[in-house]
Order: sequence, then C-alpha cells, then structure tokens
Amino acid sequence: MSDPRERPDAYVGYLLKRTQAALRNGLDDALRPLALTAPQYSCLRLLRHDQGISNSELARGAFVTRQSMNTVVKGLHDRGLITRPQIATSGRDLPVTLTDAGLRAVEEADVAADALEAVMVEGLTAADIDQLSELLRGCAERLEVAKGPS
Amino acid sequence: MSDPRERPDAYVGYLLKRTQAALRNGLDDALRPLALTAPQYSCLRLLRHDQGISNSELARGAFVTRQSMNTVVKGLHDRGLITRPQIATSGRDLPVTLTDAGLRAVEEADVAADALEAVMVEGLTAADIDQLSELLRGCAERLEVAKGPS
DNA sequence: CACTCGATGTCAGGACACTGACAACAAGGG
DNA sequence: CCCTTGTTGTCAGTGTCCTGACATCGAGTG
Repeated sequence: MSDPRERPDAYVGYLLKRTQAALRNGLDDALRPLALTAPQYSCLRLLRHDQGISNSELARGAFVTRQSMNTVVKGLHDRGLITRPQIATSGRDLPVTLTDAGLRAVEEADVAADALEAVMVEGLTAADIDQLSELLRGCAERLEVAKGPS
Repeated sequence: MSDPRERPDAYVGYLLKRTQAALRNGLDDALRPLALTAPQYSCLRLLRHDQGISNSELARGAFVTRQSMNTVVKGLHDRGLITRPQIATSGRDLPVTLTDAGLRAVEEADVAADALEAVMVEGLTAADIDQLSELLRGCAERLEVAKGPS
C-alpha cells in the first residue's frame, strides 16, 4: 500500500485508457446495428462539418495517420457513403464529400452517439462537465506541445 | 455557431479521444528506444503487480479481449520477457510470470512513462488531479455499468 | 453419474493503426 | 530557372484489437 504502483488507478493515464476503452466499446455496440465502426463514424462526422476536405485533413481531425484514415475512407467509399474524384484538379489532394446515404447514416449514428455521451456524463452538472473538459484539454495540449517540436 | 455540432470539442468523448491519442502517441515515442509498445508495457506492468495471473486476467486489466492480449503475450514470450508453462496444472489457465529481463524492461519503461505522466499533469495541483481522476472514474463506471448487463 | 454453466485458451478473419518509404505536386528562395 | 521545403496520396509490412466460433476443464445441480 505504500508503493504507489500498487494502485494503478492513481495514474491519470490509466483512468484515461479505461474511460476511453469503455467509450469506444459502447460506441461500437451502439453503431453495430448501423453497420458502422467508431472510426468510420468519426470520419463521416468530420466530413459533414467540412465537406470536401482531403484525406490528410480527415486524419488530423481524427488524430490518426493519413495511412490509417485512408483505409477507413476506402471502406466508406466502397459502401457508397462518400465520393472521391479519381484525379486531382490542383495539387495532389482529392477532396472527399458525403453522399446522401452518408449523410443519412451520420444522422442516424448521431442519435446513438449522443445517447452514449449522455450516459457518460449522467449526474454531472454543467460546471462539472466544463471542468472536466478544461482539464482534458489542458492535458492534451501539454502532450501535443511536448512532442510537436520533435 | 448555433449548432453545437459545429464545435466538436464541446463533447467530452471528443476530448477523451484526443487526449488519449496524444498520450498513446507520446508513450509510443517514449518506449521506442526500449523496443516496447504501449500494450506490451501495460502487460508487463500488470504482471509485476500480480505475478502468475492468466492471460484472461491480463486482458481484463488492460481493457482488451483475451484474444488481443494473447498476441501481446506471444510477442513478449518470444522475446524472453515472460514465461508460461505449456500445460496447465489445474483447470485451463496458464499462469504468466515475469522473467528477470522482463522486470528490468518494466523498470526502465517506468522512467519514461512516469516522465510522460508528469508532462501531462504539469501545472495542475493535487486537487485538480484528484478531481480529474474522480470525474474520469465516474464516467468509466457509468459506461461500464450501462453495458455490463448486456 | 450426466448435464449445464461459466471461464479459459485458441484459431480464423476482418478492421484499424503505426512506421518507413516512395513518387507527385505547389510554393518560395537562391 | 533550379532546388529545397512542405504537403499529399499510396504501397508494404507489422502489431493491435475486435467478433465469431470451437474445444477443454472445474464447479455446481439434478
């Protein structure tokens, strides 16, 4: 009990992993009826917010590499939820856009995702949520700054 | 600006994903010199805490499935950081134990991981960290309870 | 004893995420 | 004009993580 390593949940990193795992797990369950995975939902959501952005921009928005996002984009393209030109008009980026089916899918998924978010913050006051958000944002920024310059 | 979906960081889930991605990313960088990945480090850490636990118990502790943990265990076994009997003495579980090399690896990795945790909570007071921990724990528990009964 | 139940280990397949590397293209400085 | 720099798309390989499925073993029940 004297060794702090005896209590894994004394580390913020551990709780972060645990919470995010539970959220990811719940999201997978919630999206399963729609045949959507969590990364696919993230991608569609980013696209609705910014139509026509490139694969690399999608990757940055979802905090993954462009290679990872590329596989997700391919899957969504095969299912007709997004469109992508074969050749670039200028430069090298191929703008990705949402199809009507894609838009319908995101909106359906939003219902499930919002419900899950509600479960997660159930019983918390608006001030609690603000504080949690601010603390998380600070942690993220410190980590990003620390390895950005590298 | 009136549509809350215009601001992705208004969602706790988004910030959770962002923060955890940054942490995971930093951990990968920090462990690269030791030729260890984040899941491998988690596994070794759990083992140091509870020598001789089974693969399934390791999986629960790391919030992954036993299939996923199995591949991690295989990798660590091939590198001689852990040992595992070929046949079970009783039942079906094969107790995993840390080797001397494994123990040295964890302790080396701890230095890097602790430094990263310090960066993440830099500037926060002990009260801030407590509050963040408590909020995260609550979120995790609500999510786990919500889909436990399924 | 047979039978169900729960937990474990394992194989198979698919989706995701990473690193490393290469080629293509735009913009800017010499 | 050339050449460096930065960004993008893409291929290849590896590690992780999931679901689904199957066989095995211990414990409890009738």
